[in-house]
Amino acid sequence: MRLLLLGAGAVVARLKLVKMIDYIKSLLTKVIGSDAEIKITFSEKTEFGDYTTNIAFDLAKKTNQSPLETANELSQKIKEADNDNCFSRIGVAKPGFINLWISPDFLIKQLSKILDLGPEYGESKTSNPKNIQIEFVSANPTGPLTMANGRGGFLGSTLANVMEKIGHKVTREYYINDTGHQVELLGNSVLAKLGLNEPAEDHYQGDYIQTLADYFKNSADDIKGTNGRIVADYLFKELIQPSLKKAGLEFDNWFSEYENLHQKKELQKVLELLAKQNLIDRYDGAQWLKTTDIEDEKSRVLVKSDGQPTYFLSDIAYHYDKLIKRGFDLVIDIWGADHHGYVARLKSGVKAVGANPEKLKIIIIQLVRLMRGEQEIRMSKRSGQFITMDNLIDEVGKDAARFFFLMYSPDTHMNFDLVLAKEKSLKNPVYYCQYAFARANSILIKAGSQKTTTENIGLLTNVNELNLIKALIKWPDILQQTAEDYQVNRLTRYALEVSKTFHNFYEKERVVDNDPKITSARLAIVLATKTILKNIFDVLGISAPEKM
RNA sequence: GCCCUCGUAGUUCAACGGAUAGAAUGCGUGGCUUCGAACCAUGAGAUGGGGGUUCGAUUCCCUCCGAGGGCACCA
Repeated sequence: MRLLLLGAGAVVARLKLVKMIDYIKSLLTKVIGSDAEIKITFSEKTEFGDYTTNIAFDLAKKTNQSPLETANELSQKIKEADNDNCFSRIGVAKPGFINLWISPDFLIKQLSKILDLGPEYGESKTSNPKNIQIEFVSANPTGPLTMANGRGGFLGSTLANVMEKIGHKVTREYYINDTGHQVELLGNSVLAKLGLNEPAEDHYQGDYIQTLADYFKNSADDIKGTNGRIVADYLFKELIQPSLKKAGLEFDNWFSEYENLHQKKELQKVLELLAKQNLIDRYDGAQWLKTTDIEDEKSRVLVKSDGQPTYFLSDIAYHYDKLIKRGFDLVIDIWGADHHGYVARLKSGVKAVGANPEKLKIIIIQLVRLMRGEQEIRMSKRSGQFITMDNLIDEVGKDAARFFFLMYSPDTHMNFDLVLAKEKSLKNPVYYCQYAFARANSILIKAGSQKTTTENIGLLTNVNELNLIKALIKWPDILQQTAEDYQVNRLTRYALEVSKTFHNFYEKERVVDNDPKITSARLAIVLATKTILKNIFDVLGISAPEKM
């Protein structure tokens, strides 16, 4: 433990890299040469070390050696190149895996780094910072947010947090469809409720229509004059925005279709742009985009024969605004699976106006199936049959709702059972994680005057202590990986892993009322655990309760 | 009919083409006079069927079966 004697702080300050995988990669790159693509993964089992690489399989192909031979040679070279004593053991296993064990000294340096950086631990500066726009929720202002809006919403807000941590600039945006047929329909629904209009079958039916009718009972002319927009504006401010806030969904920009596209004549500009390139067909009294030349299967209507623009045209104009006018490097849209067929259409539209479709990433979220026991409930805004976001949050709480939805990959056709909702909330793993946080906090309070310093952390040598540190230092890599593949569900799994490792540590190693030096060393890990959990919770948008 | 997504323990979900397929929950067993038992330890339990690609397939390809969602001058 010479590190301890030298004083850990001084050594750590010079250690630049905190991402273990990057660090190991750079080490291997020196050994192998830069052209090889090196993959490092967390080992699945302790007997396979802490980190694993299968690089020997790739290299063996080129040299015609057996992977095992190559792995043996490589592991020797890695040993020689490991000047910082990062590894305490390098092993070669059966077919040709190279398993790496991080040395206690190195782990302790990393632990010290966590304590130094606190809330900033995990943040990094990507070498290629981008100006990213993430658009999510964007539900029509024609009714309350439904529970199903939560899935994409939680994903978008968490992904935005991740991107920021990695060093990108992020704009969180909500696109408000505050004009068009649906909005007019909303206005008509309210007028019908007031008896000023014939009720129609496709009118919105929810209870909120009555509330709107009460509010607008003296403003019927304004509703007509704005084609219902005045109702949509009111509904958005009074119903949707508070729900978003309650669910922890925050936005940097609210993009009004009417104000930003229609009033500013952006639709016409886009039409002119397309006409210039001879991409518009006119027949049957309508204007069509010749998307067949691009990526779509058939032409699509831009302007209907009655002269009304389609939403397709608005969406092209909107993405023209994002990609060309505002010039984002990357635009991420989060859509429900019911819009899947629209992807090729929009991409070809984007291409038609001269933007790079590669810069538009559309994440498709599978729909949430709402169950009441065995029975499926079909949700529909028009019929008024739905569970609102507010219902969900009121029932299970913001933290449980966010964690629950964030646990699943977007590809999963998840079921949400109302009967089990309450029960689920009690069984929700979020409490397991928050309990770990509260427990860590409680220990620190119990320790009272005993200051947590890094002075004695060199004494941390047993397996429970080291395993906990190993779990904690994954955080920067977890963020990095999530920023690259958008698999936000990784974060909840990681929160569970850290919590579990901490609970295990707690059961086996007493912290307070021990030898003072051991106590202070262990308090340092407890504080580090609390720090990491807080950092994860912040990204997930859930609270970190000091007590439960 | 065509296109997209999914099929993994009883249930809800994981697993860059990698090792003995992981969790949670439920079920069985054991653990509170000590820092929070909302916890820990431990046991049983799964890749829809059939082909193929290769050192290696839950993952890629083909096919069959099953579930969800799209295929409008709707949004």
